[in-house]
Amino acid sequence: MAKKPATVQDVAKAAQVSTATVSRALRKPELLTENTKKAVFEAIKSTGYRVNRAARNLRTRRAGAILVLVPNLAKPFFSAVLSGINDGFAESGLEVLITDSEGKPILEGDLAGRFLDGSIDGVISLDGSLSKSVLDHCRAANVAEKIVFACEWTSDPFFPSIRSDNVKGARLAIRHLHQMGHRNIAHVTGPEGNVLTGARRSGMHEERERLNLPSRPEWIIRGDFSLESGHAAASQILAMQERPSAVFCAADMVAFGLISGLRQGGVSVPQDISVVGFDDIEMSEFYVPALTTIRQDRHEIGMQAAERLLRRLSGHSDDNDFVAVDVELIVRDSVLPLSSAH
Amino acid sequence: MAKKPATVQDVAKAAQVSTATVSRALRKPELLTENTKKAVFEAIKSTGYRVNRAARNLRTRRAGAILVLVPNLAKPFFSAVLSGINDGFAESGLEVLITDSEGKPILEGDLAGRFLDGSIDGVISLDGSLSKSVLDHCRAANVAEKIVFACEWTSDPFFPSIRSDNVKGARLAIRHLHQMGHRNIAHVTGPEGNVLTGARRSGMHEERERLNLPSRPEWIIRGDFSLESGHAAASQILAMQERPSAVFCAADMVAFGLISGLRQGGVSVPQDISVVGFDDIEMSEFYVPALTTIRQDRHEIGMQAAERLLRRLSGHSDDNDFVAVDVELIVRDSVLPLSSAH
DNA sequence: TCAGACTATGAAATCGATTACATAACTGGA
DNA sequence: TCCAGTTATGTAATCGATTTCATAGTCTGA
Repeated sequence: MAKKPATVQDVAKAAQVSTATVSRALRKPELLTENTKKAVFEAIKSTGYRVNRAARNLRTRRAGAILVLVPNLAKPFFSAVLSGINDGFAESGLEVLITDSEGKPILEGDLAGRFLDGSIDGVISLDGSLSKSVLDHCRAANVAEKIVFACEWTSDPFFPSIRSDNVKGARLAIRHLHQMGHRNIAHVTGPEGNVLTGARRSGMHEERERLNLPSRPEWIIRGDFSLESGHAAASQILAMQERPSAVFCAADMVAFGLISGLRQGGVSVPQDISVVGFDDIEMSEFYVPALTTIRQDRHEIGMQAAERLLRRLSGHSDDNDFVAVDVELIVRDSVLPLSSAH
Repeated sequence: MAKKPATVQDVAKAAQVSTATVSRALRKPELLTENTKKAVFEAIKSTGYRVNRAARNLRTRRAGAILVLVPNLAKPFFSAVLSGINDGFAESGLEVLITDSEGKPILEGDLAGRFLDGSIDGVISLDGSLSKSVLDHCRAANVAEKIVFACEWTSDPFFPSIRSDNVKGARLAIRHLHQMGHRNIAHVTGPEGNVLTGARRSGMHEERERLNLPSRPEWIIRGDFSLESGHAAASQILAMQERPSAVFCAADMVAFGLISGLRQGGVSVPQDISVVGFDDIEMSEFYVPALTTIRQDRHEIGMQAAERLLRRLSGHSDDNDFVAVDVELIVRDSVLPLSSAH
C-alpha cells in the first residue's frame, strides 16, 4: 500500500493540524483537546504512521535502547537473566539489545563510543571482565553511571551490581555435603580472574575451615564454567590415588561435564562420588542423576538490574553498592549420604 | 573530558575543511587528496569524534541493524545459530539485534512497523510461526524481501529459508535404530503446527514404512521440544504394556527429559530402551549416557542466513527457494543393539 | 594559449520529529 | 467592558550527517 512511510507532515495534513500538534498527541496528549486528539489519532491510523526512530532519537538525543553484554550466549545460564531484564524493561519502551561480548572483547573506547554515537542509553553487563581501560573511557565520556553489572561485577566499587550471594551459596553447598557425611571435598573452580570464581572459592574455603574439613591442593581443580572443563576435571580426579568423596562444582555445566567424565571412567555419581553444582539451570532437574545444586534467582537478578538501570537513567541517583540476591540449596539426587569415613 | 560529543562541525573546524569533506573522508575516502584525508583523520582523532547514528540513519534512511527473532532464547539450540549469524554479519557493519519472540507474539503490523520506523533493515526469523497476517503486513509495506528464515520456515514459498534437511535427519535416525536391531520405535514429536515437527515426523514415517516397521498410534507422542515434554513422554511410555524398544526424539532436550523420566521410573537408557535425539547441542556429548543424535550444522545455518540476507539487502535479488544444509548421524552411547526380537 | 574534461572541495538543502517561542482564543474578575 | 491569566495550537528552528549542486582549480592536447 504505502510506498513511502507516512511522516508527521502527512498526519498533520490529514488531521488538519500542525506537525507540532501531531507530536504532542503522541508525547503529551493531556495538552490537547479531546477533539483534536481524536482527529490526530484517526489520521495516524488512516495513514499508517509510525514515528521515525532516527528522527526522534536525533532530536531528543536519546537512543531508546540499552545494551546487554553477555559473556557467552551459548551458556544456558544467561537465558533466564535476559528474560528478567526484558521483563524489567517491558514497560519502559526501551529496546533491549543483546550482544555476546566473548568473541569481540570490547575494545578501548568502543563501549563509550556506543554512548557517544547515540546508539545506546545504558548498559547492563553480565560480564565482569570489562577492562579498566574500557571503564575509564566510559568515565571520561561521562556515562559511567549508566552502566550496571548483573551476576558478575568489577572490582571498581563505582559500578553497582546485582548478584547472587555467591559466598553463601558456596557455604551452603559445603555445609550440605558435610551434613551428608562427606569430609573429603574437592572443588572445580571457574576461570582464574573471574569474580565468581573468587567468591565461590572463598565461600568454600571459609566453610571448610569452619567445619575443620581436610584440604589438599589437588582437590582444587581449575575449571572455566564449561562442560569441557568439568570433563577434564573428571580425568584428574580419576587419576588421583586418594579421591575425594564429593565435588562441589562452580557451575552446573561443570558438574555435568564432570559427571559424564566420571561415568566414562567407571565412577558413578552419586554412588561413588557425590556432586553439587551451582546455578540451577533448567537442565539440572533433568540430568541423570538430577543435580543437587545452588539455585540463583536469575530472573530476579535480571529484573532488578533493569530496574536499577532505569532508575539511574531517569536521574534518580541511587547508591552505588551492590545488591545480593539470596540463593537456595536445591536437593536432588547427585549427593548420597556417606555412612562411614572414607 | 568531552562534555558534549564532537560533531562533524567540530571536526570540520579542526581540520579546516567543510563538513562535506569530513563526511566524504568517512564514506568515500578515495575522493579526497591524501593531505586532506590525513588532516580530517587527525581532527577526528583529536576531537574524539564518533558518527552520530541517529543523524546518519535519518539522512541515509537506513537503520544499520537487522533483527533476529528467536522463538525461545532459553533453548541452548539457538546459541550456535546466533553465533553463525553474528559471524555472517561481522564485516558488514550492521548491528545484530536479538529478540525473543515467544513472550510477545509479534503483533499484526509490529514487525512491518519496525521497518517503517527505521529501526531495522532486515529480519532473520528462527521462528516459523509468524502469522500470515504479520507477513502480509510486511508485504504491504514492501519489506517482505528483507525477511529470511533460518532453521524454521513458513509455508509461504515467497520467503527463503536456510534449514537442515530435517526429513533426511529423521530417516537417518530411524535407519540407525533399525540397523541396531530395533523394530518397535516410538517418536516424541515437536509441538503441533510447527514445521520441524511435520518434517521430522514425516521423515520418520517414510523410513519406517520403507523398512516395514510396525506402527502403533500410541508410539507417536506429542512433545514440544522441551525437557518437560520429554519427561512427560517418559511417563506415557512407562505406562504402556507394550513398550517400544527405542525412541526417536524430535530434539535433544526432549531426549534428555525422556531419559531422565525413564530413569526415575526404573528404566535405563540404553540398557532397557534406546534413544536418539535431534540437534546435537553441546550438552548431548556430556549427558549420561552421551546422546546419539542427528547433528545440525547450526553455525553454518546462521552464517548462510546472514549471507543470504546481506545479498538481498544489497539489491542482488536471488532465488526464493530454500537451502537444505546437510545433517549427520552422531553415534554415541544412548543406543544399544537389540540382539533378538523384542 | 585555450577549450574541454576532470578533480577536489564547499555551500546549503535535506532527512523527520521535537520543542521554544509566538499567537490566538477563551475565562473570570473588577 | 477590559485586562490578566490560561489554554490550545501554530511557526519555525533545531538535532547531526549526508549529498546535490555549484565552483575553483588542474590537466590534456591541439
